[in-house]
Amino acid sequence: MLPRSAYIDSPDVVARRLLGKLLVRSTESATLIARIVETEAYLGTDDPAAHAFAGRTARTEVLFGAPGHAYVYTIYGIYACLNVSCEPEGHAGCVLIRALEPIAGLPEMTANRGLAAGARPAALTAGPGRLCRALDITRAEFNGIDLTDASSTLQARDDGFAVRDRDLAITGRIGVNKASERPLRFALMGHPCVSKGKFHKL
DNA sequence: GGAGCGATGTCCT
DNA sequence: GGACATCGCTCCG
Repeated sequence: MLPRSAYIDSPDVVARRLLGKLLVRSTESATLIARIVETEAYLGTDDPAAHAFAGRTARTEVLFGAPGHAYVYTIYGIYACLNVSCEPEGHAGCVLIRALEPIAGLPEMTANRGLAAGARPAALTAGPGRLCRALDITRAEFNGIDLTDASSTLQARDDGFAVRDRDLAITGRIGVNKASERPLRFALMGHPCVSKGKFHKL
């Protein structure tokens, strides 16, 4: 289990730290496991691209709370996106989970995505909307849950997977209109589940 | 393979 | 009323 202390740092630090860690989603019938391979940092009230930029509202309340909690929101009316709150309580930084590598429970993820059996694993969880569908993460059920709680049906764990510095890639944010030039998107270089783009070596 | 576009909930002005 | 941290389908090459 990743302890709460792992989330207390600034979003860019936590975004790098989360690469290579596991997301564990427990359902009634299966345990779905996937490794985090792409993240994006949002810097809170100082970041024009962040939801928290507009201030503390009912919607962004989770972001201002204790670190290590899930912030799930709906985008374009259809898709859910999963973030993890970081920084000390009262500060609104967060990290968006952009892509995962499926490790266990691939049949369930494939079914959740509505894909045919045998679909490419890289297609299951590459993209923030896709990975929420694959892991059955909804705003109604998961917004505000504690990822460090052993009883949570969504947890973050460290299985000892080592990420070398030379495997880290960094680039500007995508899908964002404001402050997109900031180098706040992190990924494992060359990983098949990471969308292609102009990543630089860190 | 890549560009264009529609679907559609929730929040804020 | 408009914007939005997306995706998958279409059409065109």
